[in-house]
Amino acid sequence: MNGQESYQLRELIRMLERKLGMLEDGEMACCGISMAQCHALVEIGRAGSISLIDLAKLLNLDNSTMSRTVNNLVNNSMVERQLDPNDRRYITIRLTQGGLEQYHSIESGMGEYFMKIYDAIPKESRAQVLESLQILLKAVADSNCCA
Amino acid sequence: MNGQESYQLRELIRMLERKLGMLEDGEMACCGISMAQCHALVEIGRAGSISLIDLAKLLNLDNSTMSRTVNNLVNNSMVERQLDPNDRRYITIRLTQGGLEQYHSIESGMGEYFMKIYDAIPKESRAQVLESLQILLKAVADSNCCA
DNA sequence: CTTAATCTATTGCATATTGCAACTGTTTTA
DNA sequence: TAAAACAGTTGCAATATGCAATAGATTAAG
Repeated sequence: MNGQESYQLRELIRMLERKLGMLEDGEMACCGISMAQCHALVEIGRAGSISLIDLAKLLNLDNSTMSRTVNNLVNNSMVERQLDPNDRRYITIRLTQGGLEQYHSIESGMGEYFMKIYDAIPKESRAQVLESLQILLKAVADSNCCA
Repeated sequence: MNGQESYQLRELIRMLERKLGMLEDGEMACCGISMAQCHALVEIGRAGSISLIDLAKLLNLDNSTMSRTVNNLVNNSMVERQLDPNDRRYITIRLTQGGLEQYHSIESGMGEYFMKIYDAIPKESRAQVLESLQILLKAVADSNCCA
């Protein structure tokens, strides 16, 4: 019934994904660290401190994979592990000074980039675009799960 | 100047990416073939036939990576390589019967999924959302390249 | 209170993906 | 006709990934 228009929706999202994917590999490509590490770095930075398991959930990765990625970040002196004194099963992952700087640099790079995109949207359309994304996001969330 | 709102844009896109990413790993996860293969399969299906280099450009991958992915698809009997008789440097990549079926199944699965999303958008907002995506896409494209 | 169950995190293993650089064979150009 | 350019493939090394098994810590059960 809505085949025509939903196809259009699909294509638009597809192209958007592709364009934004380019971004990942290109411009923003994380100064010396891998993409996996970069994603982790940002999440750790945003969280302030976080356990391995929560980080893995956040990034949708296996715990073992996450553990190794954190290892790499530790080797790059970007983050440090601490034992959680309250429950010694947990570790607390936190950015080092260097990691913090890297994190800020990524955030500000991303910020600039999205500022540029935002400025490229005609003034009179900006509110509409933001609202639409919210609507779309909700629609995706609502139809996300379970057949 | 637009820091506030562009940040909102960034967060919305971020969440959208995440939600759609889940989709990739979840529901639609390509019946037995890898994500890389799935993307390639769809592009080949859409193109009808295509050379390796064009396919690599389309998917933003290194030629060698593309070559190997095509290899995998060939091993899975999804696509076949032919020498281009006009210029024997080129190969022509084409879906096999099985590949075609897989392709149709993916397309229809995706179609259904996006239909569901589309239906979840309030009727009176649908046109706006589509239009907004176009605007956003253009903005991304315009600010994509070169500082 | 002590054993069993549960939980976080890490490691061994096996496999897959990726890009660069070197190479083969083909076509175009000088 | 020799050299340059091009499409595609392969060797290589780095990285990522998930599953299963394990160690150590905490909680629940008997």
